[in-house]
Amino acid sequence: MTAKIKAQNNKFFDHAITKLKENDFKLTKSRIDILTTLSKHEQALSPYQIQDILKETGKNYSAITIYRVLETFMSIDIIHKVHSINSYMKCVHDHDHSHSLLVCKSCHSVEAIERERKDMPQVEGFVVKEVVDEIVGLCKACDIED
Amino acid sequence: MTAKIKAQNNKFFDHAITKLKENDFKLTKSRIDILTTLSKHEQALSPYQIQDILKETGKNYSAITIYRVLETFMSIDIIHKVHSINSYMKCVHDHDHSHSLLVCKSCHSVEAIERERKDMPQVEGFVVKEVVDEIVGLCKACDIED
DNA sequence: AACCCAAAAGTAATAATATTACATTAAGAA
DNA sequence: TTCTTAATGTAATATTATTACTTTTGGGTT
Repeated sequence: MTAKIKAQNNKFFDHAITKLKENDFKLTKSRIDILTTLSKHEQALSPYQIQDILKETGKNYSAITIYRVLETFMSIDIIHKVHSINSYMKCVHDHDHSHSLLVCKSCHSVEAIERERKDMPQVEGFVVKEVVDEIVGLCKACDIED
Repeated sequence: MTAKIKAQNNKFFDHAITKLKENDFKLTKSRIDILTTLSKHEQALSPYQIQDILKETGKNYSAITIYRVLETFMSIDIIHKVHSINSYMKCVHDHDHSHSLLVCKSCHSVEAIERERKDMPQVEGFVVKEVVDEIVGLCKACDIED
């Protein structure tokens, strides 16, 4: 039985589905549910947070499944890891590294901001795999309640 | 008995001792041993790596002690966390954020490099606590053996 | 629609990392 | 040398991550 994926009129979600298909990844329940969860949040979520969120709506996935799905999503660049808080978030911008991430260490909200560009690192003998550019602090809401 | 701390003719070590004294932290065996370990490495080390390294020379510290000491060191800015690999390393440069860290994800070597400066983030309503600027990849040695 | 099978998810055990509460020890001032 | 409390140890437990193997399922094919 072929799953029917509802178009969500959501740029991230729809793009992610396209990318999964392009890369011959199956559109499984877990992948769809995790995509949906990520698409609804402006916070970065840890694997166990995703598991808990889905559990609340009666969808139970093992932790290892969540880890594997996130790894798959990472491999096709539809999510990124927010290293400073060990969590994952949907990609909403192109990967051109002109932006930084504003990461609230209290509520884990993440916002991409434009910022004067740094030169692309071209270091002799160093193979660049990823550029991490995060500004960690407190968002307005969390600073007040602090 | 007051511990006698041997001056190590090591800029990082000596500066760290000064900072600990300035902030009324006691110069305990664990702190000295962990400082010495960090000072000897150009790699970022995880708490359990530090524990293992010290164990090899017959010095046994509980994990919780390592965690607490690292937290103390962080609080007075003599070490920093390398978020992309969840490890800690001595600070060797001033905290002026003009540099980026070259982080080898294979051997965990860390090198600070000068890089065209980005503007300091001044975001309305966001309290900046830390700027994470890491370039993750493979150093020359690890790229070859890969 | 039924079949097939490799990819994906589940199960279960365990490893690795991190934290809590409370008892004991030791740094360093007096 | 004594004394105080900061610091460490102990022990239990929580959290996060991974491994090996079994079962299920997405989706192409018939």
